Amino acid sequence: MARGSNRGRLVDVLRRQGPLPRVELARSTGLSFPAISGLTSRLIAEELLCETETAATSWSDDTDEEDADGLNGRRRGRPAVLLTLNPEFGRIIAISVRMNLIETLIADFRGSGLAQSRLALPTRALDAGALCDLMIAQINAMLEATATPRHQLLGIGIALQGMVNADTGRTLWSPALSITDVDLATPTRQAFGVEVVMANDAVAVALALTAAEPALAQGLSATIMVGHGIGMGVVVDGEARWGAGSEIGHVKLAPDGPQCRCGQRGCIEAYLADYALYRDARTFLDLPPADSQQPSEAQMALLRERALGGDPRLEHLFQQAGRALAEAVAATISVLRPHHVILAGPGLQAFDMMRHAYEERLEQAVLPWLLKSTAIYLRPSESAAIVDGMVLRTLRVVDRNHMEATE
Amino acid sequence: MARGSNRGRLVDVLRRQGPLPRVELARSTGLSFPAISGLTSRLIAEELLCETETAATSWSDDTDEEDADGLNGRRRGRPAVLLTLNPEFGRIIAISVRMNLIETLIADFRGSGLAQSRLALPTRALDAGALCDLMIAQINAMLEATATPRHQLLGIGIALQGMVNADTGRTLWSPALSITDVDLATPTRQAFGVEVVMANDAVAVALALTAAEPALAQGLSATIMVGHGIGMGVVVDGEARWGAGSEIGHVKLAPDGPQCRCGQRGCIEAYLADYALYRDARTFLDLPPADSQQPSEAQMALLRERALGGDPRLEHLFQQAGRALAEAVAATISVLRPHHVILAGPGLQAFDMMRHAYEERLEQAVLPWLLKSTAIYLRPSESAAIVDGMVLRTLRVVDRNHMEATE
DNA sequence: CCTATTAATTTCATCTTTCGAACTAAAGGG
DNA sequence: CCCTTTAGTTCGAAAGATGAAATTAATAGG
Repeated sequence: MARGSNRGRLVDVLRRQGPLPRVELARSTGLSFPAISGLTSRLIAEELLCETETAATSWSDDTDEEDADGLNGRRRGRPAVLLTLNPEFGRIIAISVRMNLIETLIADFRGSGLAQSRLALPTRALDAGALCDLMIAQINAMLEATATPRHQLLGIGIALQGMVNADTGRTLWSPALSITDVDLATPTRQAFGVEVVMANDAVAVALALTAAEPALAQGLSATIMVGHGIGMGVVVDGEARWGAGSEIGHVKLAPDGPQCRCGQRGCIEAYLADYALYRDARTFLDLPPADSQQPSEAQMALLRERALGGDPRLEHLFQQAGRALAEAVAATISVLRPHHVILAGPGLQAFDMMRHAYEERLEQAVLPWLLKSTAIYLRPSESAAIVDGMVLRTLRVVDRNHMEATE
Repeated sequence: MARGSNRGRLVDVLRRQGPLPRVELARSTGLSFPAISGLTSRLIAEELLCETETAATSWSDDTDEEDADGLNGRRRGRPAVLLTLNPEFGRIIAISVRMNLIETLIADFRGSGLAQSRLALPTRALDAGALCDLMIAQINAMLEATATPRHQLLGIGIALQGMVNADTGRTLWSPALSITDVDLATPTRQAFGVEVVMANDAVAVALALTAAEPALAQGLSATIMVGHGIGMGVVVDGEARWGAGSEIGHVKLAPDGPQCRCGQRGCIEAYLADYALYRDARTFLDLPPADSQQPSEAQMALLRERALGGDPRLEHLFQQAGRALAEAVAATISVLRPHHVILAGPGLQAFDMMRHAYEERLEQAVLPWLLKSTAIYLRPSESAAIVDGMVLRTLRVVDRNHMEATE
């Protein structure tokens, strides 16, 4: 019962570090060769792992590690056999629910996407039942499209723009929905009989981005997502600590600042989120009205274009947004002291217009030595990062459950 | 190499949950009876554990756990034999370095204090060498006072008011010292040949307070310490995550606010720390000058007394401090979403004078549902909490090292 | 083409840890 | 006194990990 956790560690190493030969697995896990040999052969028999065909070449390409080892395509001795998670072991579905859009992705056990769909519809018009039915229909459509039998489905992940209770998994509030405090996981779990994982969308993006760059997967990284709202996800050593994400968008900058969606005033979000920028711009510019308080991507693009045109009022608006972003980064650094801060999301497409005020304020707002010891990255990631990250998170949970079940 | 971690888990359970019978250890660790039996008998042979004499009575007293079990002093069957960490296994020294005070505590392996000393001296006049010499002298004095032979000393913990680099253990800056970026751990480690653990003082207090109440040891708790400066320590499931603590005291409330010690303006600390309150009060009140920018406890008591006298300018000052405290709590809750927030430190002795503004601002500054789901505790702990917490942290490290060494 | 060299992986005997089942120990209750 | 209850131990058996040595598969060099 309390032993055999090495299987799990082995799978975890493979999950993080991609295809590896057994030698490398022994090094990474600290286990002996015979132990690795035994474990892998059993995992291969279970069809959880498989050996990849083209071995040495792809390894020396992928691995740009410490010492000059894989310089030449082939070294002297017996070539290593690369092991990977068997993509055929099962499949995972990730769903991203956000303003007027439900995105679904089906991925294999290795995390590669097989098919996806984007369903645009007025999400705020849905009640809890309708939303669940819609998600179930989307999942079924994905299963059908990829000819996936029901028993191959291992888990479902739902990334939600909004606030999720970390302990219960309940959805507390979402700008994309008119319903509050609902349990979206349980109906889905009952419909398919598999694990359903809930997470905040910023957490999902944080996972996708940190997994994409090995440097970011080490230490504490905070990913601030700027878009319809302002979210943050914390990843420690490649693992999402709090599935619930952080509400940094609702840190207050001024007690009597602009109105925020949350009902309070002066939140960072009320300066920086796209709905706030668009709303404020419309008070002095002729712009088409936004659908249900939410400007579309095209509308935001139009706004940026106008700002580039040199309207001083718009420039001022984006400078204020830059200051708000700096405050968000400052609060994150001061409270968390992360090794890495990643700025992500569609809102960063306007970063050049915010940059000056952002940099100026950041220097005032963070202790210089603390700022110096924090690396800040700009990753204006595409929207698929949400479902990608959610696939990763769901796979981790599925891995863990499977290891516990098999003991 | 990769096995035998169960010894460690067993010791950890005993460290957290005090004296327990073997049955309970089996339940807590998930191991079988024979496994526990074997492990404990070996640990007893190593003198790391010991059986306590008075068994059943003290257990049913200490354990107010789930179901009605230990209601009556003695139950039916064979009485349980309680196991504890053997206090004689070795000793630990914890040192707290803060403004004009070096406090030292020597504790046994169970964490009970045996002797302590408080050395008042102008710490800012010390250079790195003098400080290390002083600490070494204090340690030697403690060893002598308790007749502790050198080989009995297992570890040393140094809690420092100020900023510590989590990765290297170097002291970056401390208000108590005029030196910056020094390594205090290595000279001490070399002098005694044992592990030296560095931590921020707020982290130490956080550990002491969360260990004292079982409810706080679960989930994520953030301890905000208000005193000479504003610090914060994060404890996750009873374990200090970042030894370095958080710099929440330097989150900015106003770009052109009052001058802070750190060189910047408008930090939370510049409104709330006792040096800031005293400094501002002296601009309109006749108060004795503070030693090296640091008011003494007596001076702060005098300040509070005057404020109670009804001076409206002083009242206003404390109300502003209350608002700053609310902003600190708000930022902590928004960024971390902790289960518990603990307010601690000598600065809270004036909490009643801050309360009104604090509560008012807190409601404006945090999302109502988030505030509702966070428990906030007031713990104006005495100064000994720093060394107490540092003993706990050092013991954890010593435990872990010992388990790895013994394998 | 053959053989030495190199490196990855497996085989084998051994050791440690853990577990299930049966057993002993110490109390209370009838 | 014997039964019941609860705590803890003893004893093979089984699982899991290890080091040393063997095996395998490739390259380099003659």
